[in-house]
Amino acid sequence: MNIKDIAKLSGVGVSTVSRVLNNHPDVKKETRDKVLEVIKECNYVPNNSARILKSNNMKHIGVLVKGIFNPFFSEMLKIIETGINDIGYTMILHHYDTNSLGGNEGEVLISFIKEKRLQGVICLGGNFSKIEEERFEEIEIPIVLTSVDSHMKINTKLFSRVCIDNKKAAYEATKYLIEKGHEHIAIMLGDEFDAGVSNRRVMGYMEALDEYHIPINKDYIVMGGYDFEPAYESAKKLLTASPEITVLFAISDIMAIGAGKAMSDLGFTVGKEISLLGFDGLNIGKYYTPALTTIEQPGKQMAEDCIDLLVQLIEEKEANQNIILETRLIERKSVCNFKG
Amino acid sequence: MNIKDIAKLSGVGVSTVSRVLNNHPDVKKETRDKVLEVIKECNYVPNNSARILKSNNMKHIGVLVKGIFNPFFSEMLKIIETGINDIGYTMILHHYDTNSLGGNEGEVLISFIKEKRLQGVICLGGNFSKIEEERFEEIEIPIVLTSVDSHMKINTKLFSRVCIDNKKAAYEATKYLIEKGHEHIAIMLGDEFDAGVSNRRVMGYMEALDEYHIPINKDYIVMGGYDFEPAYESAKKLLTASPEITVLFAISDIMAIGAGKAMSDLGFTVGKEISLLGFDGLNIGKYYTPALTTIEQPGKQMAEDCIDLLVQLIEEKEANQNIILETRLIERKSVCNFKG
DNA sequence: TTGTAGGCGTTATCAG
DNA sequence: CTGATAACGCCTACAA
Repeated sequence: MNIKDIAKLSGVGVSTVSRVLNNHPDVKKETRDKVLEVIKECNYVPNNSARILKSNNMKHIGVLVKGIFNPFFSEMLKIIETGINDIGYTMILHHYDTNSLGGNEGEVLISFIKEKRLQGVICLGGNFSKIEEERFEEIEIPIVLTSVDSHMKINTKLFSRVCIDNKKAAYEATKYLIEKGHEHIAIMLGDEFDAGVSNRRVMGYMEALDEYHIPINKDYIVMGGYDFEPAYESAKKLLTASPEITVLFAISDIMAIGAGKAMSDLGFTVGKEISLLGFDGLNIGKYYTPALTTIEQPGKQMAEDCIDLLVQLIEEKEANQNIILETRLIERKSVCNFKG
Repeated sequence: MNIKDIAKLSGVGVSTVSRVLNNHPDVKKETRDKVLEVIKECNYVPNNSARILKSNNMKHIGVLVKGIFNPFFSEMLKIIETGINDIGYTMILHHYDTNSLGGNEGEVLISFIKEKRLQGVICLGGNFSKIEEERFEEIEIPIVLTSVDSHMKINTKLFSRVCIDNKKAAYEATKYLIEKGHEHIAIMLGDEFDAGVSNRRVMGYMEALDEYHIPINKDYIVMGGYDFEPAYESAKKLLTASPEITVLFAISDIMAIGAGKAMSDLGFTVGKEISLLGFDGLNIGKYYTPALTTIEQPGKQMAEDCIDLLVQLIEEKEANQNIILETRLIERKSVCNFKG
């Protein structure tokens, strides 16, 4: 069932059908109605591939997500999707995991753009630092990177970025813990190969420690795999091996919750005998017991800024930008003062 | 940069390039290498739309999700994606929310299939009971519905289904609570218009109450909007208005957690002075404090069954089926006996 | 206001 | 083994 069939059935030419389909004004009402009727009767749906193939301004914005199952991304995605629809574009979501390819996110990005004929892209997460400039240059549409590592050499000729200062956020978080009297401060990162975000945050952690002349203990730096289970296991091992630890700074709320369970299982009351600090500001933290103290990333704002910026870029009203947003410490119940 | 350019640059015909692209064996090694080199040099990526337009067995399986942000679906999705890749297909994810259309999921489904030229579809959630048989009949590819309401008139001529018995699960859950000595049992549903799952579960709840001659109190049936915040508000209102309630059965773990917060805020210790029962068996429940007693849906199994069934269907080795899987009560710490 | 025809980038068929 | 060429379904000049 294609446009030709519809044309035949309605007794008109294909272009008329096409015009009806695309809401062109220059079709007589009768003709339009007749065609519409046939379309409905046949449950005809135009073939998208052919459409895209033909015209190349389909008002599609691509969203490339690394690890869609990260709840922080999910929350941002909701806002991004709404935003894209609001400005009259269609969102095309594509997600990938690192293991599904040779860590070459640049290739994924380029394929995505070419395949889908996108007018712009937002990348959520991922590590594009290894992509050669040359490759970026060949991309002719605007790109906005968000939630990527902020230390990456930024070239606003090539792309825009909306992010937080990961190092600073972790630095301030650690400082906060130190000022609460803690000295044995452990940090839980994502995974070893996550060159981006984890790396920046551990730098901030170390800097704060340094500033207060607290020696850095390698044993206090552990990996939690960005999920409940590995975080739980990792925390259990950590706290058993180093019982002097009084606070754990987990680099994501999910890991914090996993680690919190390990703490209770080990007999500690979180927020009283041991402290726990998260990162992200997920909704769940508010409803967790004890309510999770955490570093909030301005997810909503980041999402909105991405859309706003991208539209400006697509309409060529604006040059590439590097937007850095502020994080915020949300004090709830999971961090207490160290009572020496 | 298209296949023609590559052909010209490599000094071969388009068909040869196409053959290289598709790993056809009948190309001389030298030729292949030369073409490959040019492709790499030009960073050429074939146009997917054209590809799809042309051939119509692209080994694409569509996954149509209602509310991708439901964590239970996220967990299933992980497994589905892996499964689809394992059998050599590509997953195309499409999600929608009810508000984005006139509640007409059938149309979404049909458009999705036609646009993407799918070989099979898995629908996660949604309500397809209103879709006319006629429309289903016009679909020529296998469809597997999962996590949909199980009371829907099933026609295995038209589609397959993998689900749980929602009514029975809720019945048994309620019975469990009654046998724990509870009499004032409240239930929190998703939303009023969710004709499917919520509806079936409340039926099970009422049936159990009936069986034990416990009167049904309309005030005990509330809506929690499937999210923390509304569940929290709703629970707070409920427990303030009806303080005699000793247990709340929330129809999703997320709502249970939201409601749990309301309970603590009201001064109750969950699992001691008041009980809380969830539904889904999300990972988070295990790490929640107190560990959440819940009805586990066999998400992994459901996902795997969907894939297995769909492959059989696509390869025409099997007829449509209606698979009903067992739920399981996971007793943790959030439900206690009623001490009259 | 409507119809005809060419082309978008691929793949498949069929000669060579 | 390789190359021309005809589809695939749609959109859009251009012509009527």
